[in-house]
Amino acid sequence: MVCRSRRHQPTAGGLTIDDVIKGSPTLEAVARLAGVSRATASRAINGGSRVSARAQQAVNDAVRQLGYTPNSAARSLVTRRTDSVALIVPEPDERVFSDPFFARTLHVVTNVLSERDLQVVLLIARPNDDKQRILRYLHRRTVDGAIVVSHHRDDGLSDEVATLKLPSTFVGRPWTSADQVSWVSTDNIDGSHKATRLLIERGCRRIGTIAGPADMTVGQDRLVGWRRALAEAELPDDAVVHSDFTEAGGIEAGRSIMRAHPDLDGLVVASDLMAAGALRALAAAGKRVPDDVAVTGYDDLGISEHTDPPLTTLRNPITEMADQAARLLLEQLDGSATAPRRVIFTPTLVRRLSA
Amino acid sequence: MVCRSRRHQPTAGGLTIDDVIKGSPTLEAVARLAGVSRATASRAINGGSRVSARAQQAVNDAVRQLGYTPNSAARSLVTRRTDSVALIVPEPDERVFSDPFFARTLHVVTNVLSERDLQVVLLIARPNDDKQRILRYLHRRTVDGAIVVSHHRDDGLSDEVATLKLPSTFVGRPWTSADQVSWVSTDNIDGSHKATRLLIERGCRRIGTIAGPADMTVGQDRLVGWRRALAEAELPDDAVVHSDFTEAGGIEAGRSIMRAHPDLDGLVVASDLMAAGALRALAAAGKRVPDDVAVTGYDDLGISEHTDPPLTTLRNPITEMADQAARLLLEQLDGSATAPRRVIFTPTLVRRLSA
DNA sequence: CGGACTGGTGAGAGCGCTTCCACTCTCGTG
DNA sequence: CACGAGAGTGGAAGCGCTCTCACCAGTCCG
Repeated sequence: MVCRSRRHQPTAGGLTIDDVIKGSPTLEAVARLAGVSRATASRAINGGSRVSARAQQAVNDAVRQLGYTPNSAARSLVTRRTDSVALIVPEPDERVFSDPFFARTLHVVTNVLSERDLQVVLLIARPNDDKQRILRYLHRRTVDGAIVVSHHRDDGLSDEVATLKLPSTFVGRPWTSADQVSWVSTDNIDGSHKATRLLIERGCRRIGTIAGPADMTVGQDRLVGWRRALAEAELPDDAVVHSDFTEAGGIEAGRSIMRAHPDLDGLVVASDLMAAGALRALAAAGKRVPDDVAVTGYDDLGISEHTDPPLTTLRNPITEMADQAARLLLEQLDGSATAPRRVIFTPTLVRRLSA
Repeated sequence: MVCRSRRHQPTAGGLTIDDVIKGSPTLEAVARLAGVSRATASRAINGGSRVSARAQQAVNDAVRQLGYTPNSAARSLVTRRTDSVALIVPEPDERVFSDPFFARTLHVVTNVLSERDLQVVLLIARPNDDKQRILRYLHRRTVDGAIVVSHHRDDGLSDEVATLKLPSTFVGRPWTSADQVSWVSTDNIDGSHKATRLLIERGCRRIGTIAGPADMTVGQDRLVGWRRALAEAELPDDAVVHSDFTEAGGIEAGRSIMRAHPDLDGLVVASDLMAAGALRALAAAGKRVPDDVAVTGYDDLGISEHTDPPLTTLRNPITEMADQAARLLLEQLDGSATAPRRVIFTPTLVRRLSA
């Protein structure tokens, strides 16, 4: 009883035993120490509109003195915001960590979002095992929004996000619900078309491709661009091998495509990492690049300069894409976005020695 | 009033207009649909002790029918748990994504923790900018615990974690508070000592080292091991260059150490990635490895087999370390850990061609 | 000098959940 | 047959926060 009455006495600066014992200080403690109400303390802490200079100062001091940090669960419960967003990467983690694309994207996204004090949570989901776990995670609304990178046909993400009406941006065109969610992408058909055209103009007549996974739109679109250019030149388009965007996959694919089509004189590869692998396979098979086989990569993220020979490739404006993706998400979080938007960038051809 | 009375009527299966309008269903709605109290519904959902089979079934059905997912903020507020833990990497993100060590660690940690339905949140903190942000994050207790990888001298993490009494494990010996937090590590002094001994036994007499960052215990310890072996053999230990565990850093360091000490016949490098860089620098300088200069790496995470020549290196049991780190954290979360624990693994020498 | 504002404030009502506690029924036992 | 044990249940009290609303000065205008 004594304790109880003491506790509620609003003596400015009067801290009770309770405050000292308790783990982290609450808003209540701050308010009491500052000699104001909880409401005023809350206002002062959250960007003080309608708070007198005196009260503001008192609260600031109390916060500092107690080392107060708001309890985020309590805050989220009422604001229905968590101030964190997920960067979802539905890929096995080996790939995430070997492909510089993800590093760059994470970097840029984190930078843009941290301007608004949003915490980026990286969720790496192995495609099959974790599908349900990720969907549950989103459903629970542990994050205010999501940026999905490297989305696959059956991961269910675009539909889930669309039905949940969760603010989100996809990097790369989603398979489904494409007109209900925002996304950024590059014109992969165009890029691949450019690469193939280059080989044709160079004189190649037997051009194969190492394509990306068939369950990703990037994979599909780059394949379409290659097909289209060959069709326009009335060249055969039967030399296709799908791989997984890794260097190891590229070696394997390079080996198998050369075995199946030994007469190839051009090779359009859907990523630099795979192209680096393919170059190794070609070297091992005794083929000179570009003299025997001309090769193009895709992405231009550093590796392409260090291969032997350096890769002719298509530069995707990854930085701009990631930046745009983050901003599209911000728009939605702000509520300023009216309808889903899409932004499509154009890749540019970078000529080096491989073609 | 009508609405209100209807709302509280415990008619099994009776949903009110409110339920339909509201976004996500609450426990209240589940309870009403199941014809039980909120308390019973909660018990049923959380692993039903003291719940009749009938009630359990009714709640299960209601959950399914409504697509109910508990609101995590509300739950955390009362349980004081968030069911998520942070993997903190105080490194610029370029490094995180180029070093396979992190990929492996993340992979293992995620696997172990997901057995317990813990969500792993990856926090990459650029050392200087984000120091405060990370500390604030931990302070707010947005996570139940943390695993800190690649901790630096001045990042404040070990002290913060110790004073917050936040369950945590460090991978690599922390600089301060080392007896107040749990950590796993390998015996880096021993490993580096072994590498240096090997070179000495091989006949090298002028052995330099490319050391890791001086503000990391790994960097320091591996340097100490090298020094110790040289001292034992009464050889000079003045050829030291510090670098940053990246390949680019290794090239630069290799170049500069050879310039300063052209007579070097052995080089102990504190990581495979740096060693790969050093090999390039040596090749560029016209030195043959191992004939002119014998080289050792450290870590053995894949790259070491693909360098030219393949690296003799020390294998750290990364998988076991990460596994152990996760389990030490689990112990603390369970409350079964009494005192901070440390686990130290022994590195093993892997001989390839570079030494 | 009354009325309409306006800046500043605190009381209090929740947000959706878990959990303590008190209560009601069974049973099995002395 | 009374009684205690134990299983199953619901009422209600919070967790720590935000935010509406009512209120109380002052200030300004007609």
